[in-house]
Amino acid sequence: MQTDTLEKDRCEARCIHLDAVESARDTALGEEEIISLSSFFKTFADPNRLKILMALEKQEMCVCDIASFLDISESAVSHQLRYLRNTKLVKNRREGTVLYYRLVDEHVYKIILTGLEHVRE
Amino acid sequence: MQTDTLEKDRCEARCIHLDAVESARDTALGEEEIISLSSFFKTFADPNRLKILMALEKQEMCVCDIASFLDISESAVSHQLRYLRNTKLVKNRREGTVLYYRLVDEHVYKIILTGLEHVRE
DNA sequence: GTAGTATATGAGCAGATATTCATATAAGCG
DNA sequence: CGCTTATATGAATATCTGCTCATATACTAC
Repeated sequence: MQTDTLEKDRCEARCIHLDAVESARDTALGEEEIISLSSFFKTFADPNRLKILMALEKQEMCVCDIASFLDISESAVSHQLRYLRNTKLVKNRREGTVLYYRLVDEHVYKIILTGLEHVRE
Repeated sequence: MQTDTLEKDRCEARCIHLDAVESARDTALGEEEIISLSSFFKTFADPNRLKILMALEKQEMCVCDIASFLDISESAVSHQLRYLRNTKLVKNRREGTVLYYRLVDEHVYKIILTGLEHVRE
């Protein structure tokens, strides 16, 4: 692959602390895991998704409840719920035509609280 | 404000569980805090920012070190470092023309590890 | 002062993202 | 079966984000 050569060239030409760069490379996570991790955090990076997750910690809610709570369209809610379903953070149960959503586990909420602690200093 | 009226109208017309909606409203964080929190998580939602933060946990690094490590331009690194400076996650010290960046505190890394635990199941 | 190096920054652009709108599915009821 | 309700989904769109490129700043050495 040509990237390696280019990388090396630039490193020899420019980087000041080769030991630091190599140490960083050695201890770094694999690309795949980094993608998973950043994607995971991306879930919490949207205000509406965050509000949904925090609301579902208190009680299960159906789509139109959430739409009313967030004051956005039910379609928008449904799109976000699909996102949260795909990332395995929420699941639902059906009762007639109504789908009730809830958190998959408590772990998710713990992560939000950890972030909240930091924001509040 | 007109929003309240609209909100109420829709709620009366559509939402099924008024108690759940009101409970969610009562316990919800303020809009400002939600924005802060989601912005905070957004920091970790980008692969390159995540890599930078994890690398800086091990040792301080200058801009061109990070550029070499990530294999992206120094300008791109500088933009991301500005982002991380603005969000108070990194700081730097100057030595001549070289700026050495490091994490502001350990807390940041703890949050990353908490996320990593979840990703690894 | 000038030249060179390391980093910062603004404008512009390509790709990602969240919403809206129109339509589709799925379940209940007559 | 058709009709209604609750939700899902695809396409289009407007906004946001991260990068590139050109230029600016800050420091050092001369």
